[in-house]
Amino acid sequence: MNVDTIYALSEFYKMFGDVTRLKILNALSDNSLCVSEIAEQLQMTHSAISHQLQVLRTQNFVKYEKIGKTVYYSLADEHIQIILKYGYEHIQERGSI
Amino acid sequence: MNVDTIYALSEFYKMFGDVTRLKILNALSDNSLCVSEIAEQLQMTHSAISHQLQVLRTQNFVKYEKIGKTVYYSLADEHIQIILKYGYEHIQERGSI
DNA sequence: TGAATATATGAACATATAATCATATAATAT
DNA sequence: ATATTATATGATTATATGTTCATATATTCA
Repeated sequence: MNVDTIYALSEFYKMFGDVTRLKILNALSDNSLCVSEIAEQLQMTHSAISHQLQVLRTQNFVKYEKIGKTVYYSLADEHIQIILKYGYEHIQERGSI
Repeated sequence: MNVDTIYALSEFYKMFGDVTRLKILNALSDNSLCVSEIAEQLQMTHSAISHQLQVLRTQNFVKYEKIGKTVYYSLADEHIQIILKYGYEHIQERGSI
């Protein structure tokens, strides 16, 4: 693996390495949701959610569609869910909880 | 997913979210290596490597065996490699590089 | 048009994290 | 026993990251 790949990989995995982002990804794994819905679900400010959604957009973890004044976010592709599921299984097996 | 799981998952993925740790994991994917070998391979101080190995130990990413005064580290299990490989493929497909 | 609503974003602040430096521990060799 | 080598670790420092606060933008509605 070359250096650029390593850097890209670390940026990629970093997305999963924050509780707020994981909660967002988890919330989006079922439905697409707008910023307000996510904020309410996570009990956090719109601003905090919006900032994290921007981070997730930068890494192409989420896609979005603007309808009127609300923006609906959803997971960019099934890889995200697969990786989440894999990590989840790993945690379960380990009994790290 | 409950809150504890989310926290454990974020801690788990955090391990992959740092360039130094990724390099260490990558280096260990072939062989087991001692601290000095890793340090030399990554061109970093023993101390920095040792600190990161401790972090990786905490999350059970690596196992180690002490022979004489040298400590040989290796990946704890094949999950680590699988997740690394999966992320790598994701990056490649995306053409994020 | 002006007010209200939804989201985005820049700056500031607080916290977390990684590397360094100094030192400690442990094993070996002289 | 003392010196050397390999690793570990605590404290400090520098940087990165996440949240908040204030404000901007965009869309809808009265």
